[in-house]
Amino acid sequence: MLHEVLLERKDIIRSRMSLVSLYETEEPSSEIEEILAQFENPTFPIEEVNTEKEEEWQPLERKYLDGVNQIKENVQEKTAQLDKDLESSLAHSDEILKSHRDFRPIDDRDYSNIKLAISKHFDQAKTNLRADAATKILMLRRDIEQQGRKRRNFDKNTTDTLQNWFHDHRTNPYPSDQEKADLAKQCNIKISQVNNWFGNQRIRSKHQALRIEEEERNRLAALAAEEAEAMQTAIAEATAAASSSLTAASLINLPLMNPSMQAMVLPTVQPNLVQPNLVQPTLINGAPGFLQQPHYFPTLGDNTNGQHFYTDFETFGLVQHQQPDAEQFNTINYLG
DNA sequence: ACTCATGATTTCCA
DNA sequence: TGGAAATCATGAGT
Repeated sequence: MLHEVLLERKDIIRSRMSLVSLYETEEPSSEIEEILAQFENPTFPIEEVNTEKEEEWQPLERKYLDGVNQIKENVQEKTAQLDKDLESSLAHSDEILKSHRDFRPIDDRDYSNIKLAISKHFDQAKTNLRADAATKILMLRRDIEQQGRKRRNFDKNTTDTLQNWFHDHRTNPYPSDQEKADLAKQCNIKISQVNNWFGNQRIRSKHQALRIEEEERNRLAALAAEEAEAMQTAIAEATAAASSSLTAASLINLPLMNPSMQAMVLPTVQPNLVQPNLVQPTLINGAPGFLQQPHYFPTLGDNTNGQHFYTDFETFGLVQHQQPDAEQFNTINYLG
């Protein structure tokens, strides 16, 4: 984890500020001085601070200012120390040269050469000190930025790159460490962000697949229900039609069925008490007459109960699954 | 203002 | 420790 962070920081520094090369140069760099201008005029690394609630940013801003100040004091302290050391080194070199006068001739060139060499050495030390401070400031700014930044969506290039990789490896969308590093570099995001993205992407594409599957199931279920309802309607209509076309006389000769079934679908034909001269329904086979249930039972002929069953699967488009044998049918509770 | 997308964080597990 | 899953918080479109 720490390693990852360091790697990322190194990348940032290299790509954004090319600080690494600054270390290699012998000369004081204007870039370093630019960064160290923060000492005199610290600028908070987050722009939103001006447009949003002050309280929200204050602690973070305080942290940044304190951090910069600490770096500044450290530089000043060490610079002062270097200056003191320079003085004493120069004084010491004077002493040495003077002592050398006893062995060899010493002229002004000797003095200026050694002073130049010593000064150069201390200048380099100071340059390194300032480069070091500049690095610390950049890191501080990055930390602050990290802590204060609200979530930003990745740009299109980034999401495209990640998306392409994901799609190309959709059978096994698990990038290796090396591939994660490559993607991070390519997308200019952190390795941890690559990890987040793939974590999110994997779980979310999985959920999406499940959702689509479920929607398909629901669609088919709805379709089946719709068909069932249409069938019910057709049955009801056909029943009504059959009922209205039947004459009272024809009712008499209709075969009998289970009375409770009749109650469910059609009213029992009762003797007409108001107009007793009308033909009264009679008893057939000793049972009260009633209209035949829609024909969704198979023909069994005489079912041994003296009742006759009709078939009319074709009428309602029903599929006859199986032909129950008489014994089975007699024991079926077909209403319930 | 609502709602969904999306990046980040947290929690749990092998 | 890496990944799955749940959850949080913000971005962005309406």
